[in-house]
Amino acid sequence: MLSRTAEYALRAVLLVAREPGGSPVGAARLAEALDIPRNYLSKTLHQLGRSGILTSSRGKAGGFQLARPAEEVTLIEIVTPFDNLPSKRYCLLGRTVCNDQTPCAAHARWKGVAERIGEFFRETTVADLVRDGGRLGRL
Amino acid sequence: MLSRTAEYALRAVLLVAREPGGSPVGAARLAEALDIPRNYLSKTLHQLGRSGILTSSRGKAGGFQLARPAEEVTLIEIVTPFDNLPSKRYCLLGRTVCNDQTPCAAHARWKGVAERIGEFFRETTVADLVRDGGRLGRL
DNA sequence: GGTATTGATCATGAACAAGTGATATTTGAA
DNA sequence: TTCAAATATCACTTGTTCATGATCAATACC
Repeated sequence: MLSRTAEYALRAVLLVAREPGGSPVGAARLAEALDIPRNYLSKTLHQLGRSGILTSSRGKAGGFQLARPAEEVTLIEIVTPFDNLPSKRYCLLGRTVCNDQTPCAAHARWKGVAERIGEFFRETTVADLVRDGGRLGRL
Repeated sequence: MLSRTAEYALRAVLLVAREPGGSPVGAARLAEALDIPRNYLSKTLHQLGRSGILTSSRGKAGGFQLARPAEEVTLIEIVTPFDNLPSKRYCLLGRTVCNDQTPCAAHARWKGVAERIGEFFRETTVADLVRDGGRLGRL
C-alpha cells in the first residue's frame, strides 16, 4: 500500500508528535527507535522539513519538531512526497482515462473503495493517531 | 495500488473472458489491444496459466482461454502472483507485528479500510466485471 | 575561538520491476 | 513432411527503490 520510506515517514512524524513538551527529537534517536540506518532516515526527515511538516534545529540539543499543530497535519501531506496514493481519479486497471463518463471495466465497483481510501488519508490527522496510542518503535 | 504487471494481468483476463464463444485469443492480439510489448505480456500470460486461470494452446489458431468459469475466478487470484495486496494483517506503518492485541498507532482507524479493500478483491469476480462492461483496451 | 553534537549531502551498491530483442519449441494445416 | 503460426524461454538493458557508508556544514556550549 505504502512505500517503505512513506511508512518510516509516518512513524517518525508520530514519534516526534508524541514527544512530551514538544522538544526536539534527534535523528539518531528516531533511527534507533525505528531500527533503520540514521542516514537513510535523515533524507526522509529532510523531505518532511521541505514539506512544511517538521522543523529542524542543528547543534547540541537539536533535532526535529512539528512545524504545525498535530491537529492540522493530515496523513496525506506526510505521505504524498514519497508515494502516489490511489486518488479519486485512480484507475484500478491502469488506464489513462477512467471516469464516470468513460469508465474502465472495474470503475463502478472500485470507485467506492478508492474513495474510502482517499478519505482516510485526507481526514486522519497526526493528532488522531497520537490520541489513539499504539506502538511505533521496533517492538 | 497495483503493479503495472498486475494491471495488465487483470485487463488481459477480462479481454479473454469477453471473447465471444470463449475461443482462444492470441497473445499478439491482446498485446496490441493493451498497447504493451508482446513478449512482456507473454510472461504475464504464462504466469496466469500456472495460476490455473488461463489455459494456453499452441500452434495455428492457438491462444489463451479461461481455465474455469468466469463466475469462479476472483480478482485476488489473478493479482496475487504479481502483487502483495494489503491483507487483513497488513500494517499501514509497516510494523512486523500489528493486530488487535498489539496494535500500531494507525491500526484502529486503518483496519476498516483494509478490510474493505480485501473484500473487494476476494469477492469481485471476472464475471462481475464482464457484466459491467466498460473499457479495457487502449482507448 | 575551539570542539563536540547534530543535521545535510554525496557516492555507491543490491534488489527488484519494467521493458526489449532474439531464439527455441510446439502444433495445426496445406 | 514441411511450413507457418503461435506459445515458451532466454539474455539483456533501463530505471527505481531501498539501504549503507563516508563526509560536509551548521550550531550550541565550554
